[in-house]
Amino acid sequence: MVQNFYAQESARPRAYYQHLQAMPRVKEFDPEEALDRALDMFWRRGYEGASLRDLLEHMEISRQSLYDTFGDKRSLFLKVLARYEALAVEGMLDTLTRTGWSRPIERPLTALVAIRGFFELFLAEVVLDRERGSCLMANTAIEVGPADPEIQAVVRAYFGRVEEALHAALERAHEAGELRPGSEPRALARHLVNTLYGLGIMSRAGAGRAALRQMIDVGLSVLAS
Amino acid sequence: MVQNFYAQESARPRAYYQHLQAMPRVKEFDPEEALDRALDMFWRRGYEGASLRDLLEHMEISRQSLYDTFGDKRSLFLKVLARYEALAVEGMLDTLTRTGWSRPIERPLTALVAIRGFFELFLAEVVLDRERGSCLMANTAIEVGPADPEIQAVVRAYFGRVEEALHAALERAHEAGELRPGSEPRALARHLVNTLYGLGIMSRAGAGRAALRQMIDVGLSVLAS
DNA sequence: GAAATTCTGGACCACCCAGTCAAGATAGTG
DNA sequence: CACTATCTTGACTGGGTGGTCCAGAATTTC
Repeated sequence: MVQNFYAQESARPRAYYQHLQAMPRVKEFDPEEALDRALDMFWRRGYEGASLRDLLEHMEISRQSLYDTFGDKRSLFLKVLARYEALAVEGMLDTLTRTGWSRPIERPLTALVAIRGFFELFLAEVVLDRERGSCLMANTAIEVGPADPEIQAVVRAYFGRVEEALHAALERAHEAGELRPGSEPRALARHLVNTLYGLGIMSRAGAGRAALRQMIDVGLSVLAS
Repeated sequence: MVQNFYAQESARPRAYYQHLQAMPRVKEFDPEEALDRALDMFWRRGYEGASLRDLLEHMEISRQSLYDTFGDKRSLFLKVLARYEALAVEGMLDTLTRTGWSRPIERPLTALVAIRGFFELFLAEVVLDRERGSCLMANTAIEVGPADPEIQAVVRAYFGRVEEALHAALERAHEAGELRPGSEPRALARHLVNTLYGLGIMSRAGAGRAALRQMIDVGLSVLAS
């Protein structure tokens, strides 16, 4: 999967050229970095809103380097979504599973504390960079909506993975007796996903840091026992 | 305000023509209905996504009837947003202030019950018509984002009014002793707004009716005493 | 050196966009 | 009837869109 991720040409293993008398010129730009720059552009302006010119300018590659490497705009966007999912899910699992002892302050990181830290992190990112507005997947869910089933499936899968990550953390909290008695981790996980992505909209709608924190506080108050 | 809402020409009172020897032909389409159809189009496809052709086709008026009556695309969109705000806020206040006695089932409608009914109504609409995806204002908040300050201000004001409506209902519930002791209606109102618009995204992201109802249940569970 | 491949840059395409204009039909008044 | 203003229809403009193609320079091997 990894070797077919970019265009066919650049995915050819070195051995492919062994029967030739000459080696081709190698790629000069880093496809991953270019993809990250495209990600940033799509994040800020949306799929339709990011024009080819915008993308090329921001990715700092030439027109057919893009077409050679990533295919057309839609393929590029799908690759961007895949990369976003990989990065975001990795980051989420990273903060959500960080239990044990925190070194600087020396106190136990329970699953509940990890969840709160997760929301704090989200808050910091969202407030810091309002232009991008929460989450590329949420933006995409609203922008392309039901018009493109394939993209919608990607978005759907992503939200499923987010719910699963939160659900796993809640299950751990549940087993440790941190949750209110009678809690259902599945329902709570869905509630947290809802709260999380509500925050993105509220931020874009102009809510300030204090208001967002209030929302997090109330939203998480259903967990504590 | 009402008489200047549409274009100047059609806002002229009948007396304006009295010095003329002839009366002009009257408008054949209903501007309000046309506006509602434009609203539907923008709701489904977004501002950029709804092309002039789409709008004209759906509004069933000619090209310059549109330009004569509503101005350019952006003006039309602003009028649509104003109409949406009027309709939505009216409807919200309608269901949120419906306290007293419900006739068919003969039981007291407390503020809390009214709030729950409000969310149920939202759920029904969202599930029924997933294409439009929750709320035009939420869609707009994400799509145009910080690119257009004027539109952003409209969106911001709208969310403020929603929060106020919920806050008023929560204040009434608070005075009636329906809320959990120590509750802050302001924080709860913000939480409810967050929950509400989160539902819109979750719906577009593929959440089913059952999952959405779970989110509502958990989200509202912070209110009950 | 030759060969192979990528790079850059610009030219080009057909298409869609929002917006404008003109012409003629239509309807309401006197 | 004449007059007025709106209606509908269609053509048109200027510009942006995604996408393709080509020529020449650059780079890496044999």
